[in-house]
Amino acid sequence: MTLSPPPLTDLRVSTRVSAMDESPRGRILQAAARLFGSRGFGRTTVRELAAEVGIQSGSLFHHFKSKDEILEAVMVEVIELNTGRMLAALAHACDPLERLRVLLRCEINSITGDTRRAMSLLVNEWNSLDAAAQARVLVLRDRYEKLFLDAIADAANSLVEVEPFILRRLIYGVHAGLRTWFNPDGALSRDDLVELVMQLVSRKAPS
Amino acid sequence: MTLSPPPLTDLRVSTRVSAMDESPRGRILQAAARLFGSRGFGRTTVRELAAEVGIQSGSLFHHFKSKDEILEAVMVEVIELNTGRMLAALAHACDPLERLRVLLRCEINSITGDTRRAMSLLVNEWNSLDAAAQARVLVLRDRYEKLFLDAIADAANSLVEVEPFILRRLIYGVHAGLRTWFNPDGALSRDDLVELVMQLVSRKAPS
Amino acid sequence: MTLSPPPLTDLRVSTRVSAMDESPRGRILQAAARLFGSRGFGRTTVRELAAEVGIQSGSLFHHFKSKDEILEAVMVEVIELNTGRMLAALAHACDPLERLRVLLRCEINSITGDTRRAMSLLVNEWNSLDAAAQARVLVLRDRYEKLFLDAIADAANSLVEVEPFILRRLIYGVHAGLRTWFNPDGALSRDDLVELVMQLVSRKAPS
Amino acid sequence: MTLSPPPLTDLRVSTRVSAMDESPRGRILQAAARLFGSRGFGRTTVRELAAEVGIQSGSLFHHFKSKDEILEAVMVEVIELNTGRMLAALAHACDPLERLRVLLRCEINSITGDTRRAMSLLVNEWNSLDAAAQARVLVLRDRYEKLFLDAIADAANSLVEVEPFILRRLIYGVHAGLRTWFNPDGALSRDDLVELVMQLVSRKAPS
DNA sequence: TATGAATGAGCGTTCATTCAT
DNA sequence: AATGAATGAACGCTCATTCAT
Repeated sequence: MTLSPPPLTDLRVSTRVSAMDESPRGRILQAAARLFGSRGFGRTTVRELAAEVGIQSGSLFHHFKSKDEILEAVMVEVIELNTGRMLAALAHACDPLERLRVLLRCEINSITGDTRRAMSLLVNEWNSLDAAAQARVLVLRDRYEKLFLDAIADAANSLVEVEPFILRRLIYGVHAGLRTWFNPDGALSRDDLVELVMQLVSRKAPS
Repeated sequence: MTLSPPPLTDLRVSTRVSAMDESPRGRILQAAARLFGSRGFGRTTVRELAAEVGIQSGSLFHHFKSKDEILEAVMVEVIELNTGRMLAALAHACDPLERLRVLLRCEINSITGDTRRAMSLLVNEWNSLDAAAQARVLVLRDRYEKLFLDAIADAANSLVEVEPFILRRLIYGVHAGLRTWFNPDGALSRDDLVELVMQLVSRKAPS
Repeated sequence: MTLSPPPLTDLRVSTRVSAMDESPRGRILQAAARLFGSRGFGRTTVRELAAEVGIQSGSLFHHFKSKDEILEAVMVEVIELNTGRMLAALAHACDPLERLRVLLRCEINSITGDTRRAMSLLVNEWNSLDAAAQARVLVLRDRYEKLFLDAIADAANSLVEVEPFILRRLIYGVHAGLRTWFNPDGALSRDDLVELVMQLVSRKAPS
Repeated sequence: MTLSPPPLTDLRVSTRVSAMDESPRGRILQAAARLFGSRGFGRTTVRELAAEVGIQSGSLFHHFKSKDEILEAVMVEVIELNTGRMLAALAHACDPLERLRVLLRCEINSITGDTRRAMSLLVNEWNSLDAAAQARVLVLRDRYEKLFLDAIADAANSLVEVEPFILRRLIYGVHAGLRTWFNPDGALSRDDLVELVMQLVSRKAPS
């Protein structure tokens, strides 16, 4: 691991970050992540969303064609942001286990950190998306998931013996569950959590 | 292990089963679990629910005061049913690891089996409940969770070193995640899954 | 012209009349004909329509699935009512010219009389109907128009020499125009009008 | 009929033509006639209209105070254009029947030709105009109608015996109806139609 | 002139709930 | 218990119009 190349991925990250910036569109997406994530998509009215942004409800529809489109956009932004962050973090990791660790850290951060509300939408409000939108978002999710599947496959020798797909689902279950109980100010830090999950999925020494 | 005494817990189970029986109330709860679980609470109308039962929407309100109350009742029933099943299953297990294994099997069955839709409501529609109802259901959930916490504490020597509360949350995350991908007709059986989770949470042999 | 048979058609007429009776549905249709006809379909709100009936706007939707469906129902009712009236009137007319005269009288009555507002919708609001509804109503209009086309064909020898289809369109244009200027209390009676139109379309004596 | 004097009426025509020219205002009026005529006034949005012109919706309001004013302007333009055309055509006709024939030809052309959509607005969207605008347009319509009334009065001896006002309404009904069925590429030409209407309104030879 | 974001009143429609029968 | 018509508040969304730039 000599000179890492000027990371293109960083550019992508900053691009994606700007999509939820202080522009009207960005402020709507931020408010939407906040409200959809806490109240739920169906229980958030466009009037509440507009009020949170500080505009009238009708004005939302200059920026998005429908409430559904706002949900889709939040999902797209958060996947792309976090995919970008994972790619950026992977650029500095070579060892297979280290690469997996990096991904765990990124996902735990994304689920318990600044993007936690938007990330939870991907699970909780998946059914609020119509089939066409699901298909579009799925393309991005697959790209995101592939990073995990590849890292798991590369580290397979060191991990519990089970198909990468299944191991990934187990890990994701653990991570997704964090949302409801993990307290970043508690005794267990995010890094502790990363190591704990690494320990769970590591191959047990032969007894 | 032939003659086990007629277990008290079985009575509880049969009591709870009868609560979703062929009475009007029971048929409403079954339909509600089916519809709320597949469409979501907010996207299910009382008319749809009534149609599923074969009555008029107004008639629902002779059995329940509100749509919310139906959701709460489904949650109560499914927790009590599955708590009962766990108690019944524990009656035949003595070894700490075996007791944990029994609970894992019960929970995996409940999440991927006949009560899967009602179980998913506990996660997905928790926010559809008002604070008072949440408090009431929480009492029952705590009783359910205590079975796990006690079993984990009893088996602590054999398990990965982490507080029981946290280990329980990790296990629950894995289980809850099953709902979205586990296929009972696939290569991985429910029993395989039990053993896999047992393996994940088992203490690593000292290396 | 002996004994005309007991006219079945009269039964049909009374059936159709009852469709715009004092039932909730009938009162909605009457109010819709009145409001859609005077303000236009697009400029009539469901709240105005409901207020005219004396109910809340939401209650309209127990009787009709949509505002569009109300428009379609008005059109269907008025065509069926007037087709029934024409059939009933034809039952007493044998002479070809007399049969045509009967139809003219019926149509002039329908356009300037009690059904005048609903009849005008068939022209003015045709485009407010979606394609499927247009197709359904068109079946009924064709049945109505066929009465005219047949009568014109039967009387062709006595009429101006032009295809029945075209002559019918000319007559209909004259009739449809009445809506905007004909005053039943004016110097020209409806019967005068019938004779005037008969005169227009009669074959000119060879010069 | 070679050297006709430079007719004053031609100037008026060209004046009116230029009002729907390639200026922004003219292009808006042309687009409005097209869209209001095909979709209806109420179903055409100012955004659609602006898009048709190639500007933003807000920009329309630099040229017209309101959407209503655009409708009124289209009506004014089309009446003045067609009044001008009739005056121009009358300049070459002396015989009373020929003068009537000329007017029929003009009106049939206007209703089935290039101004057909704008002409239809005068009927279909009359109620979209408020009372003040109706009064203003009515002044122009009266001038237009007077050409017909005078021609009918002058030819009264040759026509069916009925008040000019009523005969004019009958003729107008026939003409207005053309919009929905006349096909200029069909077997019946516009000139055939003129002769047919002339025949309808001609006095029957005494029998 | 032209833009385009914003407005805000109003639209058709939905739906949990009520209640006279 | 059951019905089903009615309620009425709220919903997502539309759109003519305004106005700072």
